[in-house]
Amino acid sequence: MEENTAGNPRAAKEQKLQMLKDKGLNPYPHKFNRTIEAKPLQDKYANLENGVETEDRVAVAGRVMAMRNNGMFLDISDASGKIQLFCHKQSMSEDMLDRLKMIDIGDIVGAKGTVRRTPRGELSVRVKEIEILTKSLLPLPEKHHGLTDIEQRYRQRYLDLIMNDDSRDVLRKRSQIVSIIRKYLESRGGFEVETPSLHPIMGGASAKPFVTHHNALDTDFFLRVAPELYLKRLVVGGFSNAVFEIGKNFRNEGISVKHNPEFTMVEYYEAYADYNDMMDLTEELVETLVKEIYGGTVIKYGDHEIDVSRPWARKSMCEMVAEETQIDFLEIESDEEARKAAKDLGIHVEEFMGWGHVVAEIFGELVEPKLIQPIHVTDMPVEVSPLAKGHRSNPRLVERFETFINGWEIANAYTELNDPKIQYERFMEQVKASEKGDDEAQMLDNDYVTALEYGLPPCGGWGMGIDRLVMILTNSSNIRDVICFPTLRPQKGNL
RNA sequence: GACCGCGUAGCUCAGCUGGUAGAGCAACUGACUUUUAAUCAGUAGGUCCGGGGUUCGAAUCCCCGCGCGGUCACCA
Repeated sequence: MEENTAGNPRAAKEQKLQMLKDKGLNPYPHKFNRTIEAKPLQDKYANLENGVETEDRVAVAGRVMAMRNNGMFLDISDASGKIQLFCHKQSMSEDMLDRLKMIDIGDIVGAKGTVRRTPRGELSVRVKEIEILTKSLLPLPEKHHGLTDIEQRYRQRYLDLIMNDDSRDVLRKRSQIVSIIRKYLESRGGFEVETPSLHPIMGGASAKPFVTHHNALDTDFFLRVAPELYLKRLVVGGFSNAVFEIGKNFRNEGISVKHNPEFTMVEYYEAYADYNDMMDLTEELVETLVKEIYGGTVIKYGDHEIDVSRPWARKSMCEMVAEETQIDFLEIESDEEARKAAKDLGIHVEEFMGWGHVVAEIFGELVEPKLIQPIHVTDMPVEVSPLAKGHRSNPRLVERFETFINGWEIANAYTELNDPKIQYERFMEQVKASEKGDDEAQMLDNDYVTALEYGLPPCGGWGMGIDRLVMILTNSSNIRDVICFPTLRPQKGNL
């Protein structure tokens, strides 16, 4: 090469690209007919003995991950695995050997030849023909350490996936998990639906929203924080006994190892079910997931071993708070007393918080982090559950539960509130709370109340955060590892 | 948002109390045709995140800024 391309990997590759073109070879051909992938090939010849040559012809394709002995040995990798290409000069024409010189690590190549196992035991394709299917212009990260720069791994996820098997595995498992959830909910009779992401009224969860603007309507919309109110409208419509939606929610809150501003939820509503049925559902689904993916019922997360085999513990929130603090909040009547009790425990509470908020706060601070093994925490205070139906045996509580695994809430469900008058009152309480300073209180949704006035059948509703579930099921410590393209600060110069 | 840490070659990383910028991989030239983190000889590659300051002299010390990570707070 006349031009000095030393030290400039890109220039060297550009030069080879030009060489290809000069020889009339397309660096980006349209099609290559491969006959087998790497893993099936490895499996098929698992019993081929060392040093044995076959006459079996195959065509394989993949990205060149390594080259040894002046291009005689190439490791190529496809989605299924790796296979070695053996490019011996006695098996290849001058033309083909010439092409070999234009191949770099990182290129996508296709090769045709015969199957053999080397004397040292590596299954290989003895290459007769090879061609570049996609010329790569940028160098891959260092082969031994791979790509470790955390920021670059998320910004350039494709590079992370090329280099790191673990990253591929996590995202594949995520896909598998979503698929199993979908099949399970369908098997219960659920119809999958898609409800709006642009909401004129924020509802369905306590959260800070993103606001956007529609030009033609000249109206602000909230990106949805939860699909709940729309899904229940569909149950009112008798659309199906059960509906579910798998989709993104958006919350304008902090980013952390457990929080991404957009995250994936599955919500499910089933007519004629209650929250007890939803607990059964949660257990059955999670147990199914772990069995199908790992074959057993025990998974490892960090230092913990988590056993998801049924049945799971079920305990009421007040009972658990009482066990932890020796205070039975069910015996405390007034908001002031409750706040005082919290302060005595060293828990910070705001003035707008009533009895229910205080109980939930204490639970969150003192009990939640300890809930490593799967457990359903039941019967939350009305005040923190404006969409849940009052408890059949205690008017201060609702029929709601949250499921905890590894100290994280992974599911939240209730017997749905279907009394329109009570729902209206609850909304008004939310409006009041908002005026008192609760910036996460929900808004009044009159049309939703109207829907209830037409009649929502008795109904169980259930939601689960997919991202955190995937974290637990893949032993991932950062939510970004389970999201293909996590939210990052935009890069300057790339806007 | 607060605190702590980090930012050096395409990648992974050294660089001590301030004294000429280093290695491995990748690239390039060559040797080698049964290697697999191939090996061997050689070449080239740097805005040491940016700006200011201290100093005879700054990758190194100080200040400001930017970016990233971790912990905490809000939250699922």
